[in-house]
Amino acid sequence: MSQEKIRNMDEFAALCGISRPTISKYFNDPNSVRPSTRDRIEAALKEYDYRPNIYAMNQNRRLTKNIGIVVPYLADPFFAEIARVIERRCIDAGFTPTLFSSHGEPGQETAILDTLRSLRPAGVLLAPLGRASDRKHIEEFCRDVPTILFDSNIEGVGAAFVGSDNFSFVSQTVEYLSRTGSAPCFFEMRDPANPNANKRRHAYLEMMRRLNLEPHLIKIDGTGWGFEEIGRTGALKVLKQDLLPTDTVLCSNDRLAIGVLSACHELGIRVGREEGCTIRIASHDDHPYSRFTCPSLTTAAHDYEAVSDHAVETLFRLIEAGGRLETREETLFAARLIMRASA
Amino acid sequence: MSQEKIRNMDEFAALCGISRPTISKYFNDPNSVRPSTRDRIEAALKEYDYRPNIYAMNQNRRLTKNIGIVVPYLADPFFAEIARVIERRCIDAGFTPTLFSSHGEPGQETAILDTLRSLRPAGVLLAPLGRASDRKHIEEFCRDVPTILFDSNIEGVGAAFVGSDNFSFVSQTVEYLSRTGSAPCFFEMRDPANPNANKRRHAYLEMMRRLNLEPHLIKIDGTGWGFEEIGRTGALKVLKQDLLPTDTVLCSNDRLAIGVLSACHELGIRVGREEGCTIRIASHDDHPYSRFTCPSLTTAAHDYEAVSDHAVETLFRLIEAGGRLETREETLFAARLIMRASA
DNA sequence: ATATATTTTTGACGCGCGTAAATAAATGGC
DNA sequence: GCCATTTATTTACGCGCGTCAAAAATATAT
Repeated sequence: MSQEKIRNMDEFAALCGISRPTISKYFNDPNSVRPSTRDRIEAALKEYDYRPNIYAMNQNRRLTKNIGIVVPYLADPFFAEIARVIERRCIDAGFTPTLFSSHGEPGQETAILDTLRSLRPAGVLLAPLGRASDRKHIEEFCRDVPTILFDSNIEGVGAAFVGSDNFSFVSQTVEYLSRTGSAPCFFEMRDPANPNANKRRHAYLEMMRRLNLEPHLIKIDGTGWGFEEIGRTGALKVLKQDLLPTDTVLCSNDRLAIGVLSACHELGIRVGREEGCTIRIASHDDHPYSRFTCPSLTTAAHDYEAVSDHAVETLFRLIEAGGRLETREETLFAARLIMRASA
Repeated sequence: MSQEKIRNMDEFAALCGISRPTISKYFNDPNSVRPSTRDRIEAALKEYDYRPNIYAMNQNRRLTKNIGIVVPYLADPFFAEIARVIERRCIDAGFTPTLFSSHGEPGQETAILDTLRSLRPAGVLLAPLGRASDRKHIEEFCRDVPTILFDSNIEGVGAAFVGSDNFSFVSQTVEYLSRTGSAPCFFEMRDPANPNANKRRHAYLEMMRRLNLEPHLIKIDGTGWGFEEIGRTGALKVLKQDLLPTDTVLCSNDRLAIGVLSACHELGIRVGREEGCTIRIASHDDHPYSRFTCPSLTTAAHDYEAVSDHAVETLFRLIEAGGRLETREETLFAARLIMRASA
């Protein structure tokens, strides 16, 4: 590696003995230049370690290679994991993804979208906060920037939605639980921030109706994204007052369930389907930690890979199509029941 | 809000009735223009919703307002949380932070640094992978870009290091455990990826020497960043073979401890300091989930706020000083013992 | 060898803004 | 109302690269 620092493409082109426009062409698509030319450029690249200035590149390109990824809450390992997979897919496809977290705050979400505008991304993968989102602001953003929604849908907004089929989650857990023991009650937040929660409640009610069982909704108080703590305090209250209508609790999501497990432990209530256990707990999402809870959590798993892959692929199609799809697509992936010790 | 789309600063300046250089000055520092001028600009800003093109701005500025934040593993809520705090501080100071995760892979880490170069950041906050990091590559990067290391130190690399005082963590847990029960053994990975782990082991040995107690190291196999699973399988092995020298286990970090708790539960071993419990488990970090484990985890907590604040403040000083500090500073913050149910 | 298709080079322009120097205008104190 | 000071404007140039059209060079087919 030579010591000399190359300042710009002109200097690099001169060192290659190739014209600058050809170098420019190479960087936009190495396969667009003749193999012999490509070899000469790549040899020089090893020698001098030059990289074109991103800002100058993106300024003039009609379309950047940027992709924005927005998740509602990165401190939730579920979103951290799905963001990781999506990031990798984008990099492999030659894009430069940038990851943002709304940190559970609608203000942050709109601020991120504003920032994203000036990044001039080719496309955006957005998992909205949900109910708290500023719908109008997101709608406006989607009009200007090709955007795929994932995880949490906003009807009619964005070019497509990719997520999980909430009915598939709940139908499997309800069916399993009521087949192997008493029918579950449904444990959830009173005002869930995420629209998936509402869909899961409806799915629960529908499933109980089909099975001819009496539904029980347990709605607990709490706001924000500290679901474990909300689940814990809510469960403590319910359990202490002995308000549980059945010995089987189906939580809306794993993070709530982690809180419920914690409350049960505090109160000395044994959870599981073994002998000596007085309560069964199950849930949805297959959160990365749910296999390490005590007891390990029976849950319905997202098809992470399928959701990530399909969201990214749809975005690429959208970008290639110039930012518009004929119709707004909605794709839902089925869940997989994961039987562990808690139910 | 008017409908007309403004294409560039010239158009916006014309609509304001103010010259473009003055507008440019305003965007670089709103306080650098006369209040009456500022008001006119801001009135027009509301009217027309113009934002300068980031790429054109950064291209010519000697110093961008970009800050890079790199953490080793974003799916770990510990890093997600610290990244969140740091991000906020940067935004409040008028910078544009960009968050990257090395995803536990050295290749990713070097790739991120390469990407960061072309972002021309004013400064970078880097939490290296640790032992697996490509030291030379990071060193070279730090020569070109003002960088503060945090969480995990690499001797002599970067302008400063900000982290937690591992001795403070371990001395408190060891002191507490041996005062309230039998002395702890130390549970850790055989080849820890993170240098903090080594410091913690040394601190344990030193503390046991001072207290005149016999140390026991339990080294378990496993590589990568799936610490919970590594802790779980390691603990299962140790517990099944009854290799535990004491009834008190001090884990190197909370994620390992979560795995150990999981193993204990599987084997029907009751953990805690209550009657009927046969083992105590404590740990270090105060991982966001450690209060929801069953039982809740006694641990030593990082001073998240102090570490984040000091890291960011040091970076700002570094940037203002033109990228060089007189001497390489190393700042360590003490831990706080959090007594919960597990020990 | 010649004609045709493909690739590269040349030269030129523009992107949107930073920045510097010189000039003009506004402000503030007396 | 005058002068010194601060602030704004004008003018001009440059950043590093994308992109286009026309000309030149090269590769491929006949």
